[in-house]
Amino acid sequence: MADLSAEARILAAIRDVPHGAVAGYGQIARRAGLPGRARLVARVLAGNGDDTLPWHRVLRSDGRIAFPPGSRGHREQAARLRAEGVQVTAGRVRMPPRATLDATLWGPATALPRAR
DNA sequence: CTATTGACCTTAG
DNA sequence: GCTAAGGCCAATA
Repeated sequence: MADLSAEARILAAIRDVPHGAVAGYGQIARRAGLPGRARLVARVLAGNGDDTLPWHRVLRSDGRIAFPPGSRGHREQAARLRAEGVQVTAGRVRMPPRATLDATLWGPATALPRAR
């Protein structure tokens, strides 16, 4: 499986995000087997071009939208998230109280069983 | 080769 | 709660 390029693994990780859930760039990167490559994830999304890819479920570590407020991508992402049942307020996603969040997000009600 | 930039992250004030 | 600074990695000029 290591033959797949980083981009392919990142896309796969994003596609693995369940409906109504959100994930952070750093977390996606880690899940893709690329710790510390959060920026690479952003770069891939910037040039994705795949509509079947739930890129709108990828947010920053603060649960905030990566796009600047008022921007087109920002509004679109917020709208898409709301359409999936995710509460978005002031450009940020309603997230449960937790530590750095990066290890928490995901599942709207239950956390995925996974190794740290 | 060095410098700049980017849908980032973390720690500190 | 928000702002500022440092760090990290990859692509591009």
